[in-house]
Amino acid sequence: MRGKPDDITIRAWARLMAAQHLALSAVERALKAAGLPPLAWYDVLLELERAGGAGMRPFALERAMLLAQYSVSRLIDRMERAGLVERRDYARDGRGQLVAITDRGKAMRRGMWPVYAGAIEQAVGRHLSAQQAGALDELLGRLVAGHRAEEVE
Amino acid sequence: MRGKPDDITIRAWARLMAAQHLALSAVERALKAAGLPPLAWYDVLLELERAGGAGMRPFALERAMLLAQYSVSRLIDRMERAGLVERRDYARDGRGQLVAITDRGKAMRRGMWPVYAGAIEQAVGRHLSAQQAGALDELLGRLVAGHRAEEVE
DNA sequence: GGAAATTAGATGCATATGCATTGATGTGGG
DNA sequence: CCCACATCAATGCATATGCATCTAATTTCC
Repeated sequence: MRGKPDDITIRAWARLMAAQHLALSAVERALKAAGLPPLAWYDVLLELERAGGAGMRPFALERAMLLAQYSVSRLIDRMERAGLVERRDYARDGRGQLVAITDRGKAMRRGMWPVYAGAIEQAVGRHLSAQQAGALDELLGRLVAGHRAEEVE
Repeated sequence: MRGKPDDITIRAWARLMAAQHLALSAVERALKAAGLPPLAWYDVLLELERAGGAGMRPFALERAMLLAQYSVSRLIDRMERAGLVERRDYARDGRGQLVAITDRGKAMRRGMWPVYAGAIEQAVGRHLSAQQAGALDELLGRLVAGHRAEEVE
């Protein structure tokens, strides 16, 4: 049987929800205000740029970004329409495909970064010392790691 | 000009997004698996129960839950249709209204709690000592407080 | 080698969200 | 008193999301 969380855990949970919500909406707002696409697009562009010229399989993107399959499928749709990524056939598996970043996509990612970075600094950096950021990272890392462990179960 | 975040800040940001996403989806999944409504409904029910019999103004709910106005309006719609809350006229201001929890709503909140609590324990409590939960709460509190401060600006 | 099961990705349909606007009421200044 | 303006809440419309299902290709296992 599952145990019950104690008060401090509940408070930490509530703060986790609130802090992320506030931080994320601040960043999304900043991007929108600058006439840029949503944050998810940045993440895709970054993944694809890291993946190199060959591109990346959609299902890999799915795992990297913690998104649902249909969600990735449609995200790629939109980004392809915007000319930021392109789909290519994947020779070694007829079902599959490769998604690659275009030059426009690279330019977009570069253009988004200053705004994104500034917003992160405002939402997070500004409020924490390096020590504190490190501690936060470490604590959140435990939660993330815990989930990864349960995935296997 | 806004400064740039350092690496550790960026890592903390990324972890904040990931940890919250994982924790929230785990909780939503647990509720759904138990045939219960989404988490937002719980939050509304809790707020309303705290507000007492008189109920609460929608705009107050809006601020308490960090939701958009139209979002609250529709949330109340759905919950009213489900018989968990009711809208009443607010005599002192003809534009306004009061939203109050019904008995069914109270029962629903009570029924949701064990599942919710169990899921919080699994998603957060399980992975942190009380000390760590406290530290996490404190660090996240800084971020939340920071946002509140900027709201005024 | 071939039927059954699995995997990759797309999509129809219902529901939810965001944005802008509306309608209705309330408030403040001249 | 009345007009301009602010506030509360709802809603039309476009877009996004979730769920279930579908098609196509691949793998498994007999």
